[in-house]
Amino acid sequence: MATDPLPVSGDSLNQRLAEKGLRFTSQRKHVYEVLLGQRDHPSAEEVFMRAKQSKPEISMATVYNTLDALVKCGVVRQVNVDRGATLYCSNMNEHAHFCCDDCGKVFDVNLKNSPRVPEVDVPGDFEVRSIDIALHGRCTDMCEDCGRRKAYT
Amino acid sequence: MATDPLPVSGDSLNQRLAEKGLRFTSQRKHVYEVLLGQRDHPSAEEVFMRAKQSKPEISMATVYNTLDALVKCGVVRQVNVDRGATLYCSNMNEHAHFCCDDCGKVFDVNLKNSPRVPEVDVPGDFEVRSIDIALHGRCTDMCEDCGRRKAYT
DNA sequence: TTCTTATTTAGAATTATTCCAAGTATTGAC
DNA sequence: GTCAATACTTGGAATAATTCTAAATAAGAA
Repeated sequence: MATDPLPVSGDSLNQRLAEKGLRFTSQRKHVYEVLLGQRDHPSAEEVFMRAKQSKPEISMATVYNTLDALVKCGVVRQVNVDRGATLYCSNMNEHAHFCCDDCGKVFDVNLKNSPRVPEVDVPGDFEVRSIDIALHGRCTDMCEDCGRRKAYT
Repeated sequence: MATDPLPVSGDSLNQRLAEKGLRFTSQRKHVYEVLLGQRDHPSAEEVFMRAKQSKPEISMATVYNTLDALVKCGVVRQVNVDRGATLYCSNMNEHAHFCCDDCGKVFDVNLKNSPRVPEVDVPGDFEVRSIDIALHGRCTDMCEDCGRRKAYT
């Protein structure tokens, strides 16, 4: 029962929300569009700033509430890579996250054999709903900030 | 070049720290012992409270500094599962973390085929140093707090 | 349209983490 | 062992991240 990997929009988002007993509001629609508009890994604060550009009345509390709603109805994922703010990812295809410990940037990376529940030795009394895989290390060529190459001693 | 999965102690911790140019202090030794003494997944705050019991002078700033040092020298792992505080894990054997979305508790679970770098489609310009796998869902029998069984609609 | 109830809002409150400056302890050299 | 250099510790202030609150508003069902 995999989540639809394609970006959900309009009516579709409405349905997804409804399935979870959540209402379809202009704020939720807007925040979701903001996330789809730039498919990186923004923090709630960053989402807030982007959302305000075209909807200045939106509040931070609503952004948090909305992100929770979008996560709950499965169109957005939460990404926790370090002690900093939680990030959000609108790519619902199965993938892992690579986090550069130098620059902090997060990239989506594909899995060759995507680890699923059966590959994990889960006791019978755990019910697994999702798996998050985070790789840590450093990026070099792709990330302009990482030319510096911190010493990894 | 896997990290020694056995708890490191005494001289051994000293060496590990020295390898990274970090000093061996009574606080670091103490915090590490505290972590080994109860092998669950405490937050920095929790570590602080436990550490204070036998070393009341220790400060929160030192706990954070020490946890960073222990992570840096590879005897402790950081665990980021949600928006809450970062947790710490002194089990350096390869394993994943199961996080119960009901009660928030974190359990170690073994991996059948531990996903390693080659199993991930990492572009050549990423250098992977570690992989964190977090499972989300709910625990039932094992977790006394979860008898309630929140509705997962 | 009306009712019920979820959602939004601004701002206060909390929680989590980092920063700071001064004192202290560890390490390496002698 | 002593000394110097410097990393570490400390308490508290400062900042960042997230949650809470109470009143106003809007969505969805009837």
